[in-house]
Amino acid sequence: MSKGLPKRSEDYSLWYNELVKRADLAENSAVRGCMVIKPYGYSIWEKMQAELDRMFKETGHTNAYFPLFIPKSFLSKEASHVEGFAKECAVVTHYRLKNAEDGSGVIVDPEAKLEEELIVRPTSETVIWSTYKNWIQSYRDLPLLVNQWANVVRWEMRTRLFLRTAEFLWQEGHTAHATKEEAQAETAQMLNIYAQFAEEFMAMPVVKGRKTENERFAGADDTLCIEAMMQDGKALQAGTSHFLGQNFAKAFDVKFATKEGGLEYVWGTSWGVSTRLMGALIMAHSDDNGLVLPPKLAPIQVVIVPIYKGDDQLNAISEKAKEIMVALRKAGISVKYDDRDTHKPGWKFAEYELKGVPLRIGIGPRDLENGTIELARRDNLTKETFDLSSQAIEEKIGNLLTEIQDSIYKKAFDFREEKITEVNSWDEFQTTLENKGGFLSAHWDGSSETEDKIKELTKATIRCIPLDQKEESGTCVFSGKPSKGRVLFAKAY
RNA sequence: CGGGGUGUAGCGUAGCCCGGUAUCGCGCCACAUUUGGGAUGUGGAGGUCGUAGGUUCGAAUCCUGCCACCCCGACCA
Repeated sequence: MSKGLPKRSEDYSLWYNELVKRADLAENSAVRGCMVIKPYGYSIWEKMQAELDRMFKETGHTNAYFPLFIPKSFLSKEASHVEGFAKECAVVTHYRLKNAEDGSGVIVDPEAKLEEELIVRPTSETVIWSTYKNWIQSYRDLPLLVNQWANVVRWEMRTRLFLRTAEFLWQEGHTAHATKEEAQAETAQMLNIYAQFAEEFMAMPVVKGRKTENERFAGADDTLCIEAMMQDGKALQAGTSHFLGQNFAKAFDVKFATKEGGLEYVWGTSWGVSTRLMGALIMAHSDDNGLVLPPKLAPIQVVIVPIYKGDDQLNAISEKAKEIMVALRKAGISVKYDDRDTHKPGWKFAEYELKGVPLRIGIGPRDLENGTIELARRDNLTKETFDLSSQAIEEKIGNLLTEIQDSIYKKAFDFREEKITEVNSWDEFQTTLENKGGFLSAHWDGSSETEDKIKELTKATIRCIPLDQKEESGTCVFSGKPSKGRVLFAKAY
């Protein structure tokens, strides 16, 4: 393994691919398009899950689990939904294998063809709504607020670790409500939770917005999203929340008796974030030395590396290190003491930098003498000597972790702000997209035709109509037709 | 799925045009000296050259099929 990582400035996607592999986050598997999420990568995902799960439960949702397989007939019940997913579904056609007669191995038993083929879920609206039909009879059964953590399969042509894989992990919330307003409020609430999670935990600023008709989820009346800006100037959709109207209720005949004695279709929402967030996290903060993790999601927040000659020194240092470790753990900070003597300190420094551990404590003989430790920050690569008698260690480290969390958010925020450009002419649109990238805030006439045409010409799409869009009359950057406000265009992942 | 490229030890590669059983670096193992930013030396282990056929006395090398991966398009969270 060569030492350095490729440079972002030279080959961004190579940098990303190498970083994912070298930081032990994930690797390609024996199965095309599917990845193995390695223990270190998975522990970051677990931290994300834990926070999101807590937030879902705090807002009244409970977890459940629905089947991986969906009868083919279910998928076709909602017309636009099936159209949206048909091209990327894996299909189970048989249920048995047998030994080949020529001894060449196992073959699919042609006798064991399924009556009705099963689709490996690309998303679960259909199975879930077919179940909700039985769960919902009265307004008293509403709202129904369910989430599931699951894997889904979308047979993608081109895959990239975390960003787009044939199988990925996600959570999908599926709720049912008595009124349109309540379902819309739920859609907005969950979007806000995603935005809060992204900003507070991932330290990644996002734009909250609404998808255009072209980009909307198949089967939804309205799709809200959070969009993030990556370091190469491309946008990444980090989460979506859909208002499903009564589309699935009608498709699966889910009605409820109202308080007034009427019978009405329920209103639905669905919302999800996936392991794609891992890709967003990596691309939002990391640098040419490796991963940079926000303390709130780092599996290891602090690593202690001893610098020593001989067992006597190591023993003395270990004693100090363990003392510090106990104090930090008591304060809820996750610490690893790396006293392996199979690797030298310099090697460990580079290794933990690659893996994005936010803080490193170095303790050597000089420190023991002086009652100090060396503190090195991953985010800005600065070091300081800390006098242990000046302040409680857990307080010092706690403050530093908070500061790092804030600091990487601010850095990402400033970067994102710098990458939003208001453009007012087609010429400016093209030049900016070409030379600077990022979000282009531009007037749009509201038509799908214009959106398609712009995509065809520049590969940029409308990432969203920001929820905080200012009313401002102008003319469409492409067609010159009147427009009521600016939308965000960008090239996207 | 279209166009281009690649596949040789755990990883990265040379060799392929011009056929003769495989090069180098990292990593791994042992020992010694080292340890405040990826240590050094000496010795050692490890390869059905993606896979299945074909041509040939002989194939990593030439030919054909298949598979996987990468880049560029169409599709997508």
